[in-house]
Amino acid sequence: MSEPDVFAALANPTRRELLRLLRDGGQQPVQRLADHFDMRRPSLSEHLKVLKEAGLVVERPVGRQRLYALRAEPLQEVADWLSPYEAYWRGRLGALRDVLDELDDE
Amino acid sequence: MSEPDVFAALANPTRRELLRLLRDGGQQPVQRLADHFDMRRPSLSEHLKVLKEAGLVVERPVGRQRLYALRAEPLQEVADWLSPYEAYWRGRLGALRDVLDELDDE
DNA sequence: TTGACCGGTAGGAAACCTCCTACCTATTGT
DNA sequence: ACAATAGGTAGGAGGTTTCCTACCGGTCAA
Repeated sequence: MSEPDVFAALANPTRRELLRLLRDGGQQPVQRLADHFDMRRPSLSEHLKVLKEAGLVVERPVGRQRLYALRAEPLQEVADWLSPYEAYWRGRLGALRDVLDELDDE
Repeated sequence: MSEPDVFAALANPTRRELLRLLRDGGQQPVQRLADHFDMRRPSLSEHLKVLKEAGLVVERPVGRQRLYALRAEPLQEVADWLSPYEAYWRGRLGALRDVLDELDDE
């Protein structure tokens, strides 16, 4: 039994590529997604299951195929997590922090 | 030998918490970081190693301790990856896409 | 109804992750 | 010099991931 962990879902390059395909190509069946990978279809199904459990895709049956579609909302959690760091990598704060630390040393 | 995979480094909650501690508390030695976790120190050392290999922390020896500091730059990669999705979770584009897909079906 | 097709589940191998206990080196204070 | 402290490495147990090959049920077309 797995949890719905967005960060864990994004840790795998194949899953990130699946999300990109759904973003760029809109909803599509498994077979069309599978065309882009050098990987058997059942493995793709498992990756799609992980994405589904993380809430990053939704799936609806259409005839004998299943259309998968991107559901980007959970990515907000990642963006929220990231935002307090943004000031650091955009210079400024990191450098300020270093100065403060140096002062502490004395 | 591991690769420097930022996404994989962020997949673990302990490592995300380490980054937060370094962000909020500035550079600090391992022991001070370890105080926040119910986990043996060697395990923490391994998490710090993963973060270091991902470029997310830097380490410098000071006396018999080692000060770890946040290095946020690699997080830019995550932000860059995320940004094409932002329009989707902020409504609009997802809905537009759905309409286009419906039209395709006909 | 029978066959072809879509895609999921079962079960298993191999690699990898995450934790542990020991143990080691380096530095510091007495 | 010796003990105590900081923190890394080694090796291993147990769980999880990621892939595979079978196999199964549901849908469509002849």
